[in-house]
Amino acid sequence: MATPCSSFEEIHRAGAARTGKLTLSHGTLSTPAFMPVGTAGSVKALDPRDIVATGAEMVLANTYHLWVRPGHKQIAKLGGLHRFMNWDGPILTDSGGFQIFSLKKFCKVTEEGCRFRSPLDGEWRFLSPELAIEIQETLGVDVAMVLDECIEWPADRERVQRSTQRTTRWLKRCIAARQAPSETAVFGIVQGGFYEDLRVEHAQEIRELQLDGFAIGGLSVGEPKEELLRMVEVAAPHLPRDKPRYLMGVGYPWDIVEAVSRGVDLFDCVLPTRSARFGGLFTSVGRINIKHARYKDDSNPLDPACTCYTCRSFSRAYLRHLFISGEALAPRLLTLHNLTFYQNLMKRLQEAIASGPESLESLRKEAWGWERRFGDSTPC
RNA sequence: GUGAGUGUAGCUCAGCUGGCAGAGCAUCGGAUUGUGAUUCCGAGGGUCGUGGGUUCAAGUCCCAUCACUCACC
Repeated sequence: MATPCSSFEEIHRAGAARTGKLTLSHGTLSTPAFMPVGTAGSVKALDPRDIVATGAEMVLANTYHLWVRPGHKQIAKLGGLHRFMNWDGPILTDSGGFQIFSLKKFCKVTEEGCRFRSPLDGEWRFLSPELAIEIQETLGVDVAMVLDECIEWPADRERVQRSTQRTTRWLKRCIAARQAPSETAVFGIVQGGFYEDLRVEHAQEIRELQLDGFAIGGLSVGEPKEELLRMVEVAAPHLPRDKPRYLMGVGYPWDIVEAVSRGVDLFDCVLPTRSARFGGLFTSVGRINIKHARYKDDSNPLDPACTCYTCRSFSRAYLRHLFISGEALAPRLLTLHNLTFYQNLMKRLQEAIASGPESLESLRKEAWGWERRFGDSTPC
């Protein structure tokens, strides 16, 4: 049963893929959609006008980071996260579950929750499922994620089972902790490691709970490439059709195309933003590293098929110069391009799905060609 | 002209009482999947100014020479 703050409507289908409309407190977006990552309340190197220009309709921020600094109460005092970062559209916050994985060295998980040693002041801070929800509701975000434990790969079956069961208990505590009337929807997260039966079991178990959407988590943690799509393929069919499906932290453009083909609606990933800051660009002609000397005299745009401000205005040679010189303009222009590439991909996916399975199939083939290393391999 | 100092990787420099030539930056390549990320990993690159000498062994000690820098005439 959905709360009034969130609704999802499926519009077109092509095989397992689908387009839809997701309505949240701060607006409606078309799916499949990609959310740029703005961990600390900022999509690194961009301002909100830039984010809008890329075509993004929704952004992701992080509970853990905003809790540690500047603090959710401080943000609430300043009018909530939307006003604080001057973003009018929907915001989803990750719960801090991924930090249990990525900050493993600095935290200790118990049944009660997770103790983190803050890198800022060395203080221990305790994040419980209840607090994770409280923080996200205090921030006033559109979608809160339940606190889960993101498990490392590889992990033995017993460890995965124990962890996933605890994630379920935490999930129920998150639901119980919700404020009755709230502008914040809550999404659950499917875990289960890389065991197909555990994935299915967990999906079936939590689909019965009162949640506004369902995420597939615990993927892209170092596993072999094929494993990711295998788990998506296994879990997605067991999630309700009338709720959005969100694949957390994924991924490369070709991963997204494949996941959409398997029924996923929502994505986020640091790759386009981080990669841009390190000089790596996604283009219609493949991946480009702007540092390479081969672009020194290249007066062509980054991506001849792209209409973003960066590609309309500057040459590869200039962008390389900016990057090599450490100019602040470089990360901005490159991030602008990568996010535009991702948003255009989502638009094309929506159009392809609306046109039917053959269009989607041809887009899948094209996407595999963008990755040089895997350009010759057959899509799974 | 006199005195002193400095010459080692593209650049800035380490290299102790002799023991297989080093770092940072730069260059080149790779990684990055719910951001601890302006990050991480790797590679190429030097006849140690030049010529002699001492020594089993010299970037290192000695002599000569060249270049540059500074100070004083």
